[in-house]
Amino acid sequence: MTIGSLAEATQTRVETVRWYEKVGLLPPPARSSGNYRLYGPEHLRRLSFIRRGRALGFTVEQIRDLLALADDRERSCGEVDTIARAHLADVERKLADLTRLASELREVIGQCGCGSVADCRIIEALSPLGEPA
Amino acid sequence: MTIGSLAEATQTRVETVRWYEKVGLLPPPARSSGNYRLYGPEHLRRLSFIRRGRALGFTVEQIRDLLALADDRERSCGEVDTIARAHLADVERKLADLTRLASELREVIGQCGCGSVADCRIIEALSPLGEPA
DNA sequence: ATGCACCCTGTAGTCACTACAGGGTCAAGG
DNA sequence: CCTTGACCCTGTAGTGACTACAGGGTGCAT
Repeated sequence: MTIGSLAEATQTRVETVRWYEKVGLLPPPARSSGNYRLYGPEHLRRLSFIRRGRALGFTVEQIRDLLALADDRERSCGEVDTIARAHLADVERKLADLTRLASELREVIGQCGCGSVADCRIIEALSPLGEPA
Repeated sequence: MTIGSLAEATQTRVETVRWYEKVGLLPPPARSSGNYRLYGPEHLRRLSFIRRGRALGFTVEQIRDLLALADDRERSCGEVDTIARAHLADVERKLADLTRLASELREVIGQCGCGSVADCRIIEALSPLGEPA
């Protein structure tokens, strides 16, 4: 399996696959006579794991930890749970922030009568000291 | 007003104020005899505008556009409205993504019995091909 | 033999800052 | 007058997670 097929199979860019190798998430594969990377099913599994983790919003560092835990099958699952719960808490905080943001934006936009900038409520809402800059 | 007081008044780091100047959001202020930056109320207004915009999630580029529009008080407010609506659409898309993410995470976490990694549902959920890497 | 798609390494760019390193300035206290 | 310490200056490099080349090599079909 060349890097191109692996990338296609996992919906990843070729450059990103090489980058995962560089930062140590993906082990260096064997090379062909022409120095092409040759991947096996193990690599496909590992890269799929990484991509799924990224899609769920885990950082690369968190995925590195999860991979290390997953490789040690005897270990208790508690640390995995801790990482996942911390991430969920993070996501929920961002969600709250964005929700507040959206409602502020909606309020600001609703007030715009679309006259001249001098009377624009959006510009005013952005100018906490009263006057636009 | 020195850069320190301006930064404090706007809840901004000193380095960030200098950075806004470098990228052209904040005009270069007068200098003291000892080469310190000296700011007036105009700068305070403009920096407040920038910070409020950032707090509402506008990109620096969007704020640059908004500032240019705000400086031209005769112009119609339509472009301001367009930028704000585009941004709101962006925020709402992110919100939907995060909502989906959070529910996926909650489901994954709920299934973890916290036994050994070999049986961990979280690791399994991250391994789309069945087996953990 | 030649075109073309694919692969290689290495570097620089993205965004919005943040963090120094290595110095200069200024006001207060001794 | 001298020192201490808080503040300021410029310039460069680092963050996260890639992305985008530049400049070259490989492999296969025509």
